[in-house]
Amino acid sequence: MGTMRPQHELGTRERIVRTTSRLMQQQGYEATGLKQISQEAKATLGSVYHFFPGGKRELAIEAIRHGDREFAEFLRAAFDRDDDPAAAMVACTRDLASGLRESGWLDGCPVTTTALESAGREPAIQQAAEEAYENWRTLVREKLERSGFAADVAHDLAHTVINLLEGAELSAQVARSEAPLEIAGRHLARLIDSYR
Amino acid sequence: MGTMRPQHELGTRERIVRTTSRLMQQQGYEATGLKQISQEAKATLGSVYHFFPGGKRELAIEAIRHGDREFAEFLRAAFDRDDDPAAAMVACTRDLASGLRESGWLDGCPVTTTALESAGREPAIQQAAEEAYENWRTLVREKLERSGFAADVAHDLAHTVINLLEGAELSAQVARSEAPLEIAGRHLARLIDSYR
DNA sequence: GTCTATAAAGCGATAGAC
DNA sequence: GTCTATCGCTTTATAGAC
Repeated sequence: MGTMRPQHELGTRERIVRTTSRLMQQQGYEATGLKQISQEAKATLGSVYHFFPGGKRELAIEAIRHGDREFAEFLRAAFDRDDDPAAAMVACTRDLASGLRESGWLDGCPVTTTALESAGREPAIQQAAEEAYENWRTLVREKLERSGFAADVAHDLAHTVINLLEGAELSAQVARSEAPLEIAGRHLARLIDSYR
Repeated sequence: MGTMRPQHELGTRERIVRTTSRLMQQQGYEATGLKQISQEAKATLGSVYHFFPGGKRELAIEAIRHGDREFAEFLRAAFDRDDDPAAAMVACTRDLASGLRESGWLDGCPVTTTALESAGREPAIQQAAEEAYENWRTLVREKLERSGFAADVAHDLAHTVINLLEGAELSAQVARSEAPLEIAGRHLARLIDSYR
């Protein structure tokens, strides 16, 4: 579980990764400069290149992996709280919506913006993003299989669960409204229940 | 309908807008420079600022509106071909998937990358993106209402249709696979049919 | 590991001739 | 409307002292 120590008690490397993840979540890859990262992480530019000699590209990959672990933990927690996968989906969308609103509609998916900016142009970053999506789909698929759904049904539902969460969160962020996520939760529950 | 004249027969202004739309679709807002736009549009930098004195921001808004009209036309055509909205959704996802593959997985949604990069930082661009999503939802909602669905059901389904198309296209682009869109088409048809 | 200085290149934007 | 030159600034990345 995340220890959630205050940022100034973390090691320099971890502080840089978390700051990069948050900045790329809010601004994307291209708009986030190494200078801003070093300033907000309270590290020097020399330290950034000391820990990440591959520069901005290597840093983006680590940031995406951090976001991957973060959202995976969010999914695991939701699945642990709710035995029923359909009910867990409704809870997920509710929590995503309130988190988004509480951040001033700034903190969307920590992976998607960078993934889209990198598609077709930064293969290593794109691959890290694809691994994140694949990890999240696996968590959903396993939850559905534990609940008795057939393997092929669970496989397809896992795709649609993650993809609709992505699309609804993006839509909620741009519209500054919780409605798209609330609706997505109800529709996901209905779709899952239709396979029982 | 789109006249699809070759680009060199278009006026300078239209050539700049279409080039910007394509470049921001593939690379996003931040990675697309005015120099690259002017070169690929076969216009000079002076012409770009002549037609768009607001600079890059104004150009991005026009590019998003162009993508808005483009995808709206795609949806209208699909709805005209298929009387049944569920069948139209399957056709939509199939066409989106093949178009994405044929572009070498480069041409995703012409609005989304720029929308995410601008969220919370470029209000005018974000608003143009929200207007595009709203237009697309309206087209879906009206199609469903014409097919006999109740207003509130059609309203919610329109959100989920657009949001799942967005999420599945993004997922297909990052994974370089048609599967997410194919699955999305089947699930959207099933969800729509569940309200009959 | 941390820090400063700086190189090399690119950016958005502007000026002004034609 | 088109074109070129250039300003002022920022960017990624590196060098080298400490």
